[in-house]
Amino acid sequence: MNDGNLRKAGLKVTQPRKRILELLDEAGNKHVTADDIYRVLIQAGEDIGLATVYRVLNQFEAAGLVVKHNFEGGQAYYELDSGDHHDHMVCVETGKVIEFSNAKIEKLQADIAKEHGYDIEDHSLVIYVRPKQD
Amino acid sequence: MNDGNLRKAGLKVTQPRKRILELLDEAGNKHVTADDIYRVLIQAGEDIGLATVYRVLNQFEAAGLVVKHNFEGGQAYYELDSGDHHDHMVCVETGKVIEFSNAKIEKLQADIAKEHGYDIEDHSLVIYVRPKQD
DNA sequence: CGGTAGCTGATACTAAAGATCAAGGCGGTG
DNA sequence: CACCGCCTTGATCTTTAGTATCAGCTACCG
Repeated sequence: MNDGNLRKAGLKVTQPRKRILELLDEAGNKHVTADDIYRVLIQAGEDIGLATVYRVLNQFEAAGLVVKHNFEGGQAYYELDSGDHHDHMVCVETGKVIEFSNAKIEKLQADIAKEHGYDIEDHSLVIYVRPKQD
Repeated sequence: MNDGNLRKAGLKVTQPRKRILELLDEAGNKHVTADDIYRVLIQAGEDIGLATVYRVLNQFEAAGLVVKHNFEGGQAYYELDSGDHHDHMVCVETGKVIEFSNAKIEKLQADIAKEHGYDIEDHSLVIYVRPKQD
C-alpha cells in the first residue's frame, strides 16, 4: 500500500517504518510527538526503540512524507504531509489544534519578503486563541 | 533609570537583573539566547550563574519586560518588549533576523479566529527566507 | 536461498532548561 | 545607618528532547 512512498524515498520497507507511517495515518490531522508514537507502539507490544522513532521521523521529514512543527513547549509535533500547506491555530485552554489556510495571508507574506529582497523558503504561523466569550 | 521597570514588576533591583536588562537594551533588536547573555557577562568578569540567567529571563517574560521567541533550533531567543508587536523574517542562509509588522495580516488573523469562534490570545509568525537571486 | 548494505534497539551522550538549597544581599524598620 | 527577614543568587543536580555509536539483524537483489 503505502510501501511505495517509502521506496520512492529510497528507504527500505521495514517493520518500524511501516508501523510509524500507519500510525501517523491513523492520527489523521492530530499532531503527535515522537514520544507519543513510541509509547503507542510499545503499548501495542511492538519491539521498537525510541531512537528508531526519532531517526525514522527525521528520514520521513527529509523525504517530505511528514511535516514537523515546533509549537511552544519543547517537543516537536509531526503530521503526515497532506500536500496542501496550512497554518495552525492552537487553543490555549483546550489544547485543540485547528488547521486553516488563507491565500491572502500567504500572498502578503510573499510581498513582504520581496520588499526586503528575499524569497520565501518556508514559514510558520501559529495563532494562539481562546474561546470567544460574550 | 530602568530600575523602575524592575520595581514595577515586583522584583528587587539586584545586580544580575540590572546587568541582564542593560545587556538586552544594548542588544537592541538583535535577538539573544540565555547562553549568549551568560557568556557575555562571564566574559565581562561578572560573577553570575547560568541558572540565574534563565530564572531572570523567565521573570522578565512573566512581567512583560521581554518577549521570548521559539524559532527553530531548540534555543529560545529573547528581546526587550518594545510594546509594538511585530513578526520575524529569518534568513536561512545568513541567520539574519528582520522584524516587520503588517496590519492586514493581523486583521486577517483576527477574522479567521473569529470565524472559528475564538479570540486571539497571541500569535507567532516566522517567515524563513533566502536572498532573492535573479 | 545467500551475501551485503542498510536498518534496528540498547545504551551512552549532549544540550537546553528547571529544581534545589545553603549562603548572601536588598531594602524596610527602627 | 545598622539590623534583620526574606527574596535572590550561584553551584550543582536533575530532567527532558534529541543525537551518536555500534554490534547484531533483516530486507531485497541476484
